[in-house]
Amino acid sequence: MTKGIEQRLKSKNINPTAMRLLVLDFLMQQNAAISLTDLEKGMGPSDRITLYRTLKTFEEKGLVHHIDDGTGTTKYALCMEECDGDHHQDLHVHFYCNTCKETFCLPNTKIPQISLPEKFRSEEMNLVIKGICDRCNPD
Amino acid sequence: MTKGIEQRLKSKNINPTAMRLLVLDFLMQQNAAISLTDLEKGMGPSDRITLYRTLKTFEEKGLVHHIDDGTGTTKYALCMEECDGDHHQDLHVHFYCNTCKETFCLPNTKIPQISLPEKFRSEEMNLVIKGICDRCNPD
DNA sequence: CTAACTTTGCAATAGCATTGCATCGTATTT
DNA sequence: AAATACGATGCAATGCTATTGCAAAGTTAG
Repeated sequence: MTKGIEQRLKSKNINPTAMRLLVLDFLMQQNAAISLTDLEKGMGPSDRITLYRTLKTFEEKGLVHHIDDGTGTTKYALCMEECDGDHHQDLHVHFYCNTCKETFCLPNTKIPQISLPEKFRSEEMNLVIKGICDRCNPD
Repeated sequence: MTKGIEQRLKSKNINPTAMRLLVLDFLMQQNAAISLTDLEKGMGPSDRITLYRTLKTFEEKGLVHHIDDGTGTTKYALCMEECDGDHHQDLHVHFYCNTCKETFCLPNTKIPQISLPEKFRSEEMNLVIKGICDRCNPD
């Protein structure tokens, strides 16, 4: 069971410690992006700072990416497989639901090409759409 | 001189106090979005909280909009004329320069239409592009 | 002139992000 | 197997931004 998780850590060059296995396992169970506080509450008693650093390590190694959804608290979510640490494939759109207050990745919704004014050069893009998510939409 | 500024406040239903005239005047001199701390430093000795509330009032009345550029600190910039407080016309793109660390509005660069997955409904969008701005681009 | 309301300033708080340092565990070397 | 080196963890402490409560000052209306 934990084999797959361990493999996933190793494939990203992350030492598979007990803590990290637990955190990754927890992350894989989420269908929304979570904050550090969510993680802290969701996992048994554990140190907030360690969790913080665990997420940071995961991010450096390309296992998770962080999302600034405009709420003021950073959210984290697992990356697609293609991420390699240096260049996150975070060109997908993020969605914040005004009703349930959850933040989701929309991995299949890409940010379209945008033509910038003269001499501006794009390196990263971050698009957050706010609205009603599929679960909260009564239609 | 201050006539125009005063008019601009009145047209948005904001009482033109001395403080507010100064803040608006300062904002009009900026070509980049500024943080509360920038405003505090840029203006003479003044109370941070008052400035904070001034910006908040301006925002409620549709005179400025805030930008979450991903740096963690909120930036503020003047709105286009069309804003009416309820619905900000903030469908333009914001640009954060990785070199000079400034945040700009790109009022003529609109966010393109994005087709969301089934049952997702969009209400607001926030697109921040990071890269090199025209001034910092050596080309 | 007084009362009502708005604006301002000070104090205080809360929450998140972040770093320093000590401890502990594991892996490596001898 | 013992000593050592390195990475991971946990605790303490700090900084910064955003935000609210309350009292003082200023402004407007009656």
